[in-house]
Amino acid sequence: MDKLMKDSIENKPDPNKLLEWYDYNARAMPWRVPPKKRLKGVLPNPYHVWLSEIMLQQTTVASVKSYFIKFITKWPTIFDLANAKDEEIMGAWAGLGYYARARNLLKCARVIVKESDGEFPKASEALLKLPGVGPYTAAAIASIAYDIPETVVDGNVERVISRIFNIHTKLPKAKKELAFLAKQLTPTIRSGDYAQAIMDLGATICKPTSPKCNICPWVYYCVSNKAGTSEYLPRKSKKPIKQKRYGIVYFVERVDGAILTEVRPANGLLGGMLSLPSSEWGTSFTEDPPIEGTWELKNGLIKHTFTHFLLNLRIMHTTSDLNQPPKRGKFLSLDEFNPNNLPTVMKKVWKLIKY
DNA sequence: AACACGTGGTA
DNA sequence: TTACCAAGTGT
Repeated sequence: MDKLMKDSIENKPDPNKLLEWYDYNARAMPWRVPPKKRLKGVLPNPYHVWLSEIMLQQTTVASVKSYFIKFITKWPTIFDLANAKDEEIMGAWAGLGYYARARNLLKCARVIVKESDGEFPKASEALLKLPGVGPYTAAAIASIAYDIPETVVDGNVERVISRIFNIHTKLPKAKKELAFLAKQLTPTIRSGDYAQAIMDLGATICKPTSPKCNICPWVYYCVSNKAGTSEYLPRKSKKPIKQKRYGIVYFVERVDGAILTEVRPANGLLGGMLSLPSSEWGTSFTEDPPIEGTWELKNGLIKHTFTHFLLNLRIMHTTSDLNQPPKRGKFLSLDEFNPNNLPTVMKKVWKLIKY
C-alpha cells in the first residue's frame, strides 16, 4: 500500500460532509424523495425506485425522465405493469435502448405479483434473484427504497472512489478493490440519501472531465486531488474498435395500405421489438426478401451505431396485393402500425421511407 | 471472464 | 468524425 492511500484510509472521508452537501444540492427527479422529506421519514414508492433504477442502467437521467413518467402514468402500480401485454411494454420502451431490460422488467413484475403479492423483497440477496436486478440495482433498491445500508457501486461511485483513494489500476480490473473501498465508506444511517448523494457527487462535481474539485465536499479527503491526478482517473482499458455490418430492410406496402412488419426474435439484439423485415446483419449485404415481388432500391443509406458495431442498412421497396402471403412477418394496417413502437434504428429507416 | 447489448449527448 | 460516456446485467 503506498503512502498516499494509507493517508487516505487514516483520513477517511466523512459521510456526513457528503450528506450535508446533498441536503442542499440534491438533484430533483420524478422518482426521488428529496432529502428534506426523507429526513421526516418519507420513503419513495419501491415500484418507482425499481422502475427508475432499471431505466437508469447505462442510461442518462435526461433520457429516462419522460419514459419514467410515461410508464407510471400508463401503469400506476406493479399489478398494472404485470398485467400488460408484452407488445405494449416493448413498444413503450422503444427508443430507450438495451431492450433486454424491458423483457426482464415484465418478467420481474410478474414474479413479484405472483410470488409476493406485489411487494418487493427488502434484502439485497432476495432482490438479486430477480430478473434484471444485479448487484448495483439490488443495493440501490435496498438502500433507496428501504434505507437498508447497502453499498451502490455504479460508474459514478467507481470514479469517485478511484479519485478519493488515487487508484491507478485500470477498470474493469479495479472493480473489486473499488467496491471494497466504497463499502468501507458507507454509513449505516441515511443509507438511501447516501447512495443518491455519492452518485449525485459523481454526476455533478466529480465528473469524468473537468471535475469541480474546488466545490467538492470531500476534497479535503481526496488523495488524487493532492497528487494532481483526478483528471486522469479512473484509468480504463482500451475498447476494441467497432466492426462494420451490413443489412437490407424490406419496405412492403400492401395495396390497402398495410405494412409488413416482423417481431425480432425474443433474445439477442433488439430482441422482442417490432421491426420492419430485414436480412441478417453480416459482413456484406445479403438478400433475404420476406415476400415475392419486384424490388426497388431506395435512395439513401441508413447508418447506425450500436455498442459494438456500425450498421449500414439498404432499403428495398415493393408493393403487394391482398392475397399474396408473406414468407415471414405480419401485415399491420396503418391504424395498428405505430412507428413510435420501433427501436431507433428502425425509426430512422421509417423516416427515410416517409420523407 | 470477456463479450453482447442501444441510444443520445459531448469533447 | 471518432471516441467516449451514462444509476449494469446476463451469459
